[in-house]
Amino acid sequence: MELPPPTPAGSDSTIVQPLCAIFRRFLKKRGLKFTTERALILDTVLSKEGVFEVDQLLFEMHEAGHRVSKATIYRTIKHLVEAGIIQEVLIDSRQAHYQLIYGRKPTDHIVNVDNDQMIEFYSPQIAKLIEQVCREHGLKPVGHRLLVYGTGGESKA
Amino acid sequence: MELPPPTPAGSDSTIVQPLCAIFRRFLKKRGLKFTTERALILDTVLSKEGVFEVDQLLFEMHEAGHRVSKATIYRTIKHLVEAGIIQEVLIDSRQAHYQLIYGRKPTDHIVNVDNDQMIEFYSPQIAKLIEQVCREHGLKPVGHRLLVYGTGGESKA
DNA sequence: CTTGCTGCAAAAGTTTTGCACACGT
DNA sequence: ACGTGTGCAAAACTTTTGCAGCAAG
Repeated sequence: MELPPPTPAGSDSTIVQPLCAIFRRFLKKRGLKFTTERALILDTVLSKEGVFEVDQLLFEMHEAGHRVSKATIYRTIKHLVEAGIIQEVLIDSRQAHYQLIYGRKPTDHIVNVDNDQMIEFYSPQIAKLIEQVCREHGLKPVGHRLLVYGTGGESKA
Repeated sequence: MELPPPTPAGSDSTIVQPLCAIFRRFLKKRGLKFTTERALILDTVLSKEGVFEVDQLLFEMHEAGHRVSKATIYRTIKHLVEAGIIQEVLIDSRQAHYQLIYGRKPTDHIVNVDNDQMIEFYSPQIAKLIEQVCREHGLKPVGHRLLVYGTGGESKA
């Protein structure tokens, strides 16, 4: 599945500093270390608007001449999720996909099944209904994943 | 992730015959064959209310003394999806999950993150809004996957 | 210095594929 | 008979893990 990020803004450098600090604080609180590799991975994650995969991070970092191992990326990704900086997105079951969530509105996705392009959207109305349904079933809503499949539209691929 | 199917009805034998015929017709239309193994796999799928994994099918069939290989199950699953009889459900990214959809209302899921129990639900209102959003983005809606995470409730695990 | 981190390579887990033989139509 | 399916084992692929050396606090 191709994942061209149709996200609005470019790399928002105003968020880089805070997130770096936030991640550092998170690590310190757990007695973990803020290493060069972790900083590089966070940088790369921030440069990727939209959804990304571990593969892509690895590739981009190697392109940029940064020697970071797959294992370290996987290990760091877990911490970034724990820290609430990124989130797993369920897109297909053969590979994990992630997206930046810190400082962003929760995002859902529409996939154009004709060309696998993804569109991000956010509907407070849908979110509200989802939370309501969850409560009706006796649970406190803590999040959701929504993927909509669509077809047609202008053939823009 | 544990997947105890909280689906209402028991194995609805009234649907078994039609589905068998439907699958057979689907295969014939494509020049494919309706083999013993495919019939057995369909039977097993129909016996599983709620979400299931390939592992489970394999295990159950072997329990029942049916000698079917993993490879055949994977190959048949693909045809069942193509035939519109089952559907992939996005639950986690390490294993594919499927559910029967033929003759059933589209189903979404709530996961209790405390005990991994799953609740099925269907909200026409949410479905309608989702379709609307899709159209607003210029695409014709053809389906969606929704997974809601909830916590708390009665500790019933 | 102490403790956690990295890279490597091997392991683990799911899904796919090549091939020789078997079966449905 | 023909063309497709099956089982097996190996391959492909993503993710995890063990370990020896390294680096951050």
